[in-house]
Amino acid sequence: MVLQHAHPVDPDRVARAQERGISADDATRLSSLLSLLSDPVRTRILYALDLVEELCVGDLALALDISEDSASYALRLLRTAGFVQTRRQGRVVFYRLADRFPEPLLEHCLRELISLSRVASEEEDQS
Amino acid sequence: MVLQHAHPVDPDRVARAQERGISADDATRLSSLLSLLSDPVRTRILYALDLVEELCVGDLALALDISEDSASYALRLLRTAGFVQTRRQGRVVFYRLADRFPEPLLEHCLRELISLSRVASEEEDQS
DNA sequence: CGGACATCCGTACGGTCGTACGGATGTATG
DNA sequence: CATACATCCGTACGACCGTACGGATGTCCG
Repeated sequence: MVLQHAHPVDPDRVARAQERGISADDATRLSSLLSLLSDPVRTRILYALDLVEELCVGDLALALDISEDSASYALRLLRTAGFVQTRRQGRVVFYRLADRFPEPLLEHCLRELISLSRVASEEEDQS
Repeated sequence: MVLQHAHPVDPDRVARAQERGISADDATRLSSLLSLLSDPVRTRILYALDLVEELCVGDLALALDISEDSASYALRLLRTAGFVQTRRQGRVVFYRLADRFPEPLLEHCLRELISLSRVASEEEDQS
């Protein structure tokens, strides 16, 4: 009985993938980061803040046509993650992108991925 | 009664955010795209396939120490989205990154975001 | 042709996430 | 000090996603 396929079909590649692949920990961390961007409300908020520097919760809800609850909840997560900073002026809280964090990289990702997602949806339409 | 804050606190910025902001449709499309990357199994699979060109389901499960069910399910989603291609050889199905699709960009995002997520977790540890 | 095998598929379950609602906090106005 | 207001928070509900299990499909071997 000649086994055409043993347990590892390609042991060499399996070994390489094990060695240089992403660890489960890193992958989990990366996933939580990407999860924060995988929400329409949050991406629109980040994009809007990138455009106009700073906005308060109510204006943000107005500009994006979402409920204030929704905006507040999204901002809470973004704030906890360190993506946005706050500035109080009276009873109003203004949000802006955090200085220390991913502005340039995430902007590139956002901008490029938007056009990419458009291309992807067009290809789906064709097929 | 002088209103300190009317409904739009900063009408100019609200208008700009409305005009140039991301539409709800684009944001939804972008979110579905990012959702595909927001899973540890899927990112590790994409990364592994980028490393070693192609792998079959069983070897992939072996290399990443996950169940074959998990690998198969992840590959199904990636295949539906057009991220990976398949090649049959006998009873074995080999998967590789799709030619027509986001290899360069997603690789950059993946690589850079991995180190970024490490930095982020270190900052969390400090605080 | 029959058994073994790699992979896929349908279903059901548990956990997680976003939303909506009510109330709480703190601030400015008169 | 009392009212109005912007925002936050805790809770509960509904929807979606990933996993696990059983079975189906197609392929190779003898």
